[in-house]
Amino acid sequence: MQMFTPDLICKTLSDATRSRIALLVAREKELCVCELTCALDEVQPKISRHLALLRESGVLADRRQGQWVYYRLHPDLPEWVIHMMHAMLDANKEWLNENHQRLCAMQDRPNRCC
Amino acid sequence: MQMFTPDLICKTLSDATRSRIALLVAREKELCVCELTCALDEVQPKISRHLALLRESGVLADRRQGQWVYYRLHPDLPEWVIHMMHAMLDANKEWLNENHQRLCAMQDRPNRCC
DNA sequence: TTTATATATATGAAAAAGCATATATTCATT
DNA sequence: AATGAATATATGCTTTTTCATATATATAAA
Repeated sequence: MQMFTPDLICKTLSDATRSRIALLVAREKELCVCELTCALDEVQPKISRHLALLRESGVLADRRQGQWVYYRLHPDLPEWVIHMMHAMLDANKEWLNENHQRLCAMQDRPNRCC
Repeated sequence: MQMFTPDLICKTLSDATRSRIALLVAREKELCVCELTCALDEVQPKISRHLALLRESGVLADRRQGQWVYYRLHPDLPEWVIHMMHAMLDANKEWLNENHQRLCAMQDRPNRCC
């Protein structure tokens, strides 16, 4: 897509699954699909579908490393969007808490060695 | 409603009509329905509908004064939402320009005398 | 072949637009 | 004051579009 207007950015984050994913990624810098699937406690195709939407909207960027695909905030994201996401993150730690806990408790997380 | 989670706030602003209204209101402090109808160059029932949604979601508050109904940012809005909206506003002046112009050019705007 | 991830398709639900109409307020007239 | 017209705003209702989920299947790497 690549049109970072307020309505489009908001639309991208207007679903709980997507906003949780985006904020977790903002917090952790980089997460793979299986980590997000675990953190959100959802089936993988559902996570994958929302990741595709976040990717297509330009909010997240992905890279494959071996069998894992890692997602991070897209480097071309405008400053105000990054700023907004961190403000959301800071103000909504509580809301993300369960997801963050599950992520921390996850066994056998892949080693990032890039 | 009154649940100010990231996804719900974003959903409220996920439509161009609504995000334009919200940002114009954030910029001008208070605007009535006819001013917004003019600024957005849309039919009144459409604006009214989106205003109802913004009101029900807790983003805007309204007050009637005579024949006009004025909308403003809701005083109970969490700090991070207000902050986010002003960040959006600052970064998207260009995007709002046409609406702002039309508002400024509007004839016979009601006098706020409260 | 197993693990990780993506995509295709179908389906149901929500949301947006458009149009007509209803309500509320003001103002002019009687 | 009562009546009526004009203005401002809100709300039903219908149609169309968009979105989220589920299920099944495909691809890619180890």
